[in-house]
Amino acid sequence: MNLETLKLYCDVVRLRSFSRGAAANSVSQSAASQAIQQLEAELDAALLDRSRRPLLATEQGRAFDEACRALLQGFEKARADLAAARERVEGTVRVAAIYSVGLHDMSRHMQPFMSAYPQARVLLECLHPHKVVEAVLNDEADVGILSYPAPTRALTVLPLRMEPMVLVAHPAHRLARRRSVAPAELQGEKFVAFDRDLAIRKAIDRALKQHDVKVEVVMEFDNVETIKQAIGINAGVSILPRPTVLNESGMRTLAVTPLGLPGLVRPIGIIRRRGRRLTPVVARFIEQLQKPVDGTP
Amino acid sequence: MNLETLKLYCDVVRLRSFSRGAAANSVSQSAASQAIQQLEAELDAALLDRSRRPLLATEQGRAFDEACRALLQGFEKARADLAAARERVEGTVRVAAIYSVGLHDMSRHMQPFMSAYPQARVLLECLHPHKVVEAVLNDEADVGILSYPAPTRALTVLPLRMEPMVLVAHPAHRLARRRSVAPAELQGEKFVAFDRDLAIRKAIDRALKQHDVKVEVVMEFDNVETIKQAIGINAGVSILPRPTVLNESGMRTLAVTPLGLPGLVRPIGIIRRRGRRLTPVVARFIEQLQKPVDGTP
DNA sequence: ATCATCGCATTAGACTTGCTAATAGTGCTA
DNA sequence: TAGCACTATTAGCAAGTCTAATGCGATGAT
Repeated sequence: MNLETLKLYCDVVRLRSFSRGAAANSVSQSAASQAIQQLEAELDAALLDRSRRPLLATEQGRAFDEACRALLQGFEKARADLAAARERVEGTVRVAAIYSVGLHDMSRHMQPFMSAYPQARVLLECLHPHKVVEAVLNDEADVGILSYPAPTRALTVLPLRMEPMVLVAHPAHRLARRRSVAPAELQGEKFVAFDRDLAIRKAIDRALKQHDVKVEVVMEFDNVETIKQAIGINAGVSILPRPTVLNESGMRTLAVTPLGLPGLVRPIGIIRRRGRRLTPVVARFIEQLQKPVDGTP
Repeated sequence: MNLETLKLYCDVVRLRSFSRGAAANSVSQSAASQAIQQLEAELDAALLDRSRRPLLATEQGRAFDEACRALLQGFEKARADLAAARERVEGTVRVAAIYSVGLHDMSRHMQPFMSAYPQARVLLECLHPHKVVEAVLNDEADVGILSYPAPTRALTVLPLRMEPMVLVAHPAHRLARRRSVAPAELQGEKFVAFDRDLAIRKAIDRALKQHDVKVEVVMEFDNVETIKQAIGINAGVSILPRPTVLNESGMRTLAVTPLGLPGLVRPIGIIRRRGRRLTPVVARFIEQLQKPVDGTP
């Protein structure tokens, strides 16, 4: 039972002729005759009264004709919706990023991207690191941006940049005026740390341990913003990626000091589902992310 | 684009598996795979995400799936309506009859028919003779019943019976008490006649002329009932088919007398569209009409 | 990390379907 | 009643569709 046959039937009824209906569907009169005989056989119904000229649909035939028109219209609508959806999705990039990258960095990339590709649509969602991975795995995001990206069977990683880590303290803190601070000077310092299950916490702990430095962890948070607030009330110092405190550094609301730990960096990377073909728009977006941006040396 | 493929697609989406979808449609997994690849190619859309197990419909795929379900449901409804209509029509006989037969005769046939076939439906319409022919030609009636039926290219005739014609007069008329009347006795009589374009009028005129009888036509009508009313006010006498005056004869409201005109009869017949196959119910109905009925010798 | 397993894609060949062209049959009209 | 216009039928051919066998990739357990 195919839709072309139904369309043919509707045309034959509408045009009151096999010949004209066949012509309207670019097939021979014979094909039309056979197709509709088969249709009638499958439905076990006499749809057309051929004993009168011009031919006429029977009562059942008229009812079926109306139903067919509705059906064909519905199918065309579905097809059109599909085409519309394709256009929309092709021009869309869904980005999942961790808070600290999304808030500070993405806006700088998005502006030139949007002006370069005005027809494109970027959906940016800021999530916890674990949720970023999940979003990419579940195909809710085309790309994910996060720190300490790890490739797995299902995910590929494109390294984006290394963010140097710096000491962040309240402007009134004793280490605030220093041009640089050695790791050993943090010994016994009150420290606002990341949650223990985050990769950045493990990296910082490892670096401090290498220099035999022990700090006094007074608070633990899962994101940069809250840590900065804690430092703002002088609850302790912390070690954070420099780009995340650029604003506060410029406004002198927080003191930022280089640390003698050259190996301590936060790697930022892009993750994507393995084996996913890149749509053009997603490819351009990734290119944009890999360009250096003014103000981020 | 055929409906089986759409159903297959819906099943694959529903069961989240090509193999199970194929099984549900009694085809091989290979056929399912090929059919849906072709479907995607025709629609130029990625409906399924095969890179994850179990497979999942894409966003577009889900939308199309819903549309397909609606479509398939609509088609099944149309098919069901068709089957229902067939059942209903198969049990229906549409009868068009002239007044004089329909009113007096049909009810006697319909009662035994209805009790023999309780599931059948009889639609009786009483019309002018010309309209009866028209109704059968236009497929508005399955059978037509009328007098002086004439076969044409489009119509076949089944003779039903011959109705003897009798003299009908007001009970007070001078010929009312007679046991029989000879044609010659009608010479110069006031006469209530049928319209000139009716076959029965021509038959009566011909019979009278054969016996060199001339009557004085005082009124002309196109149906028996009106003629009987005219006789009822003693406007004149008339010659009518005996069955049409059975009631009045019994009730003595009109006087009915045999005429010495054995050749003067009104033939009643059934007409049908030539080449129309008989549905069982129509065949049974015609059989019923051909049976003699009590009270109609 | 590696391998076994499950499930989809692909291929080739048999089969079925659907089409065209030619011809026969039928309703309509002058 | 003859001719015309249209549909049904038939045979042969091209194309599509199916199955069985095999290849390939994802998933999960050891």
